[in-house]
Amino acid sequence: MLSMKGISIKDIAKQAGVSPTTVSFVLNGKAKEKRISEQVSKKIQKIATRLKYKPNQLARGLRTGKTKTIGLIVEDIANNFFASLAKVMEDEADKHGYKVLYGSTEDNTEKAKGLLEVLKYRQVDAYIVTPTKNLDKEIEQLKATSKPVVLMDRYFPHVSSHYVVVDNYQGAYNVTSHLANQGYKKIAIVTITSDQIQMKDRLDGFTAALKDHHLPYNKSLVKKIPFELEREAFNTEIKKFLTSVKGIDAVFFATNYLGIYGIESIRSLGWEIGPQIGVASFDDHDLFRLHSPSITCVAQPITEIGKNIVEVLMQELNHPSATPRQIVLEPSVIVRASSDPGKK
Amino acid sequence: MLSMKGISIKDIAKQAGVSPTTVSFVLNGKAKEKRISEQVSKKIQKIATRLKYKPNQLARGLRTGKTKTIGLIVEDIANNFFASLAKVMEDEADKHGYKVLYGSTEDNTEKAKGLLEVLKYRQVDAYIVTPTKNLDKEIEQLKATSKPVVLMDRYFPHVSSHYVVVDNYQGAYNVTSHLANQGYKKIAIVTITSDQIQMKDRLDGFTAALKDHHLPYNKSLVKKIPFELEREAFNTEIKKFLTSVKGIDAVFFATNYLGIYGIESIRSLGWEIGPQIGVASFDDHDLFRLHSPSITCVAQPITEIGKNIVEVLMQELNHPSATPRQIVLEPSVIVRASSDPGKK
DNA sequence: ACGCTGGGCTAAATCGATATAGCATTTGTT
DNA sequence: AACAAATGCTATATCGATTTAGCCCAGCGT
Repeated sequence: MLSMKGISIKDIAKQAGVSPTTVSFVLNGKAKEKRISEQVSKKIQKIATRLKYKPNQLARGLRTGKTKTIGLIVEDIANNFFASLAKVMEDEADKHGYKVLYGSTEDNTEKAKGLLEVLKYRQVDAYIVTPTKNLDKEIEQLKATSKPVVLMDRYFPHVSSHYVVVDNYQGAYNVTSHLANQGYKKIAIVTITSDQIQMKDRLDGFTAALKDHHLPYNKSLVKKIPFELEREAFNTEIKKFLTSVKGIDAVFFATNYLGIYGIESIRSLGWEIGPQIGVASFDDHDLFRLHSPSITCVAQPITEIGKNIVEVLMQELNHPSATPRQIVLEPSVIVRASSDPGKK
Repeated sequence: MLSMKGISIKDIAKQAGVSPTTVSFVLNGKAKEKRISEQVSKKIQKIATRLKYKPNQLARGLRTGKTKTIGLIVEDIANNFFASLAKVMEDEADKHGYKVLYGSTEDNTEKAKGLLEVLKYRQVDAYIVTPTKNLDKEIEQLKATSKPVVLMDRYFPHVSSHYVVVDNYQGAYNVTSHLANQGYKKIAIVTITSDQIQMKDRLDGFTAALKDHHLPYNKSLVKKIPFELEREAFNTEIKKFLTSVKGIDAVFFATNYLGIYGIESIRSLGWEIGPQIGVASFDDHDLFRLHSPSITCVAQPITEIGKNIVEVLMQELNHPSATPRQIVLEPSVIVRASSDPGKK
C-alpha cells in the first residue's frame, strides 16, 4: 500500500534529481551554508511542499538525539489544577514544535520512578516533573543526562534544580491572616500527610499567621490525611477531626481536593459555612466560585505558571545555563463568602 | 560523557561475546524459535539485567514501524470530563506498554487537523479522537493508513469507524422525562451551536421527551451558543435566553460547562433553583454534587468508557477486525435537589 | 602549464534496533 | 561412508534522517 509509507527525503531527492544529502541541507535551512545553488534549493522546496513532506521524527530523533517531545509527570491529570496546567503547557510547547507525553504519579514514588524510566528510554528531550517524596535521587541522576528538568508545584530544597512554584508560605499566611482578620479565633488546618516542601510551606505559613495574630496554636489544630484514601475515608477523617476540636470556628484546607472533601464533610455535619465555621482552601475551582456560600481560596496563577515552566525549559534546551532557574510566583487570596462570619 | 549514552544492544553483545543479532533474538523472546542455546540465552539475559538495558524506542520504532504510542485528541484536556477520561486511558494504555501523546482541539477543526498531522509524522500506532465538525475526511484517510482509530464522545454517522460513546439520546430523554415527571411544564434546553451527533442526539432526546409528556415544544425553547465564547459572554447569552422565555420553569444544559455557566447565570438572576426553575445538566461534576441545591445530571460512566476505548484499540492493534466496533454505553440520571419543585 | 581557491554537490557512515538469508558444525540416516 | 537434516549462531541490509569528509570542476594567478 502506497498510502502506508510517508514521503521520505529519498522520494524528493529522486524527483529533484539530486542526492538525499542535498535535500536534507535545503530543508534544514542550511542551503547557504552548504553552498547549494538557489535553483536547486527552490526546486527542492517546491517539491517538498507539493508532496507535503514531513520528516520522520523517529529517524531524525535517532540520529540527532532530539525527539521534540517533553515528558510531563503530574500528580493526577484528572485534578483540575494539573489538567488546567497541562493545557497551558501543551499550548506553549506546541508553539515551539514540542509534544507532550504525560503520566500521573498518584503521589506514589514507585509510579513516578517508573514514569521517569519510561520517558527516559523514549528519549524525551526534557522533563516537567511534579516530584513525589524521595524522588530526589532520580532528579539528580536526570540532571547528569544533560536533559533539562523543571520541577513544578514543589521541589527539593537540598537539590539544585530548576523549578517553578508559587509562594506557598505566603499564600497560606495571607489566607490565614484573612481568616483571623475576619474575627475567627480558633482556626484549624487540614492537610496531606507529606513532608514535601509545598505542604510544609503551607503549614508553616498557616502557623506563622496564627502566631502573628496571637491566636492559639497547637498540634490538635492540625490534621494530616494520607493522599491515597478514598473519598469516603477522607470525609470520615475530616468529620472526626472537625468535631474533635472544641471551639473551632474556621478551617483551612491545604489543597483543592481537601477543600472539596471538606465542604462535603462540613455540610454533612450540618454546620453553616461562614457564620458557624469559616472556610478557606488552597487552589481555586469552579466549585469554590459557585458554592453557596462561595469559598475563599488561595488561587495559583495557572497560566503564568505554565508559561514560565515551558519558557524555562525552552531556554535550557537552547542555552543551558549554569545556575538553576528558580521561579516563585505569587498566589492571590480570593475573598468570598465562606470567610465571612456575618454580624457577630 | 558516558552517562549520556544508554546501554545498547551492542554493549551487551560485546560483553557476552556474541553478535547483536543473537542478543536481539533473546531479548525479544525468540531464543527458542531462533535456536539459541540455553547457556547463551541465560548469559545474555543476565547481562541485560545487570546493565539495566532498555531498548531505544526510537530505533525500534524506526525499524518496526511501532512506537507503542497512542495519539489522544480531546476537545479540552482542562475539562473535567476529558481529563478524567485521559487518566483512565493513560492507566489502561500503560498496562499494555503504551504511552499517550495528547492534544486539545478547542472544538476547532483546523487545530484538530494540525494535531492529526503532527501525530501522524510522529508515527503514533493508534488514535483516540474526539472529532470536530468536518473532520470526517481526515478520519477516513486515517483508516487507509491501517492505524486503528477510535472515536470518542461522538462520531460520524456516515463514516464506518470504531467508536465508544454513550447513548446521548436516551440520557437526554431520561433526564427530560424526569423533569416532566417532577411537574415542570415549560422546559428549555441550552446547548452548543453544533451539528455534531452527540449534540443532535441530546437535543432530539430532549424534544422527544417533551413530546411524549405532552409538553409544549418550539424553537424558542432551544438556545444554541457557540463553543468559543468567553465565560462572560456565555453568562450573558444564557441570562438573555432564560429571561426571554415566558413561563419557563425548568432548563436542561447539554454539557457540563454549560451547566456550570448556567448555574452561575441563574444565580445572578436571583432565581431559586428547584422551586422556581428546575435544572439538570449533562455530565456529572463535583460542583453539581456539592452545589446548593445539588444539581440533577446525566452521568457518563467514565471508567467504563475509558476502558472500552483502550480495549478496542488494543484488539485492533493485535487483530484488526473487518467490521467496526461501535460501543454505546448507557449514561445514568442522577436525581438531585435541583429538579425538585417542592410543594407547589 | 601548474597549482590554488572556492563553488556545488554527493558518497558513505551513523544512530540502535530488527529481519532475512545463510554459514559452519554436529547429529542422524541408510 | 556419504549425504541430509538439524543446531547454533552471525553478516548484512534496513528503517529515514543527519553529518562528515571529500570529489569534481571552473576560474584565477603566475
